[in-house]
Amino acid sequence: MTKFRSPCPIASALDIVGDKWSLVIIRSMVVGATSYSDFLAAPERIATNILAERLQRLEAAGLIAQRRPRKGSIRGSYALTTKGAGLIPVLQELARWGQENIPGRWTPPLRFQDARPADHAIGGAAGEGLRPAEPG
Amino acid sequence: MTKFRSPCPIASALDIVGDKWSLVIIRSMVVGATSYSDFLAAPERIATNILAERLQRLEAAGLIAQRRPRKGSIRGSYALTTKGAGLIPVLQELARWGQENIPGRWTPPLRFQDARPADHAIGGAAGEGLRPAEPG
DNA sequence: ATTTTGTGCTTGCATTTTGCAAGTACAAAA
DNA sequence: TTTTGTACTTGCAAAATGCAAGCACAAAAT
Repeated sequence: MTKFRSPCPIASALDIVGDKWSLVIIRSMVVGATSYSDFLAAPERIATNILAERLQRLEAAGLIAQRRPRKGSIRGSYALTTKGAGLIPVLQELARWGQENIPGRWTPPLRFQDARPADHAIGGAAGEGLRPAEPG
Repeated sequence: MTKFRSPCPIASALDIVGDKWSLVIIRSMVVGATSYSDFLAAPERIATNILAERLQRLEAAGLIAQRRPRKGSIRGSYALTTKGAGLIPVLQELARWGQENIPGRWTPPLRFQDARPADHAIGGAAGEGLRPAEPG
């Protein structure tokens, strides 16, 4: 289990995903990465040992899940859980801040900007497409 | 200067504030901390060498500024710059996620939940009090 | 059927970051 | 003119990260 520095929700959230790589991995998942090699292909060049360890930790923390492959086939693919997808608004705010305050940053793809937690969590509304914000 | 892992705005934002302590320090400032000893008094118990180094880095990165004391008096106090205050929405999303997903977290004070970047940046609308969101 | 390729890791060791305890500088208060 | 408080610095231990290489195992190629 993670040990928390304090009962502060911010400090505690950072105790779970506040290392150098966790949020970068989750970002990759939001834009479509599902396999080990997908994560390695990201431009930040994470080391293989760290990726493997981080995937384990994120799974243990319940932020991602490995979809077990259909009987007797290849390895599973990774997907965000509801808990993990709940971090999408954090990533979107970080992206906004980065774009506004650091010159030369990429503009994230629309599927990132428009991402909603409910559309990314396993068991979520996959395949429903984007709707306008619900009134009320 | 900070070296960036990639031109991704998320990864780059994390290259600036993605260490274990920077966002915790900024959080303390949002809820009122302005001095070295204020930061040390936070429940997370940051080590003094790390605090000193982090304050320097945050100042060098333009996220905080030391207000020079009135002529010939004590040391200056720290305040968020516009750039630093721009991270407030990131902190608020982290706090929301922490509260929703980690049992037993504190509820942040109202002055944190209602904080707006413009009210915290130096040169911002200090002393104006909270207004409802502007229409349009 | 047996090399070859691709994917998903593990291992060993160097480097960097963080943590802990103690000490220092310097102004204000006693 | 000691004492106190604030703001650090220093030295060393521990943990996290980075790098290069190797390994297992399945699928594809020969």
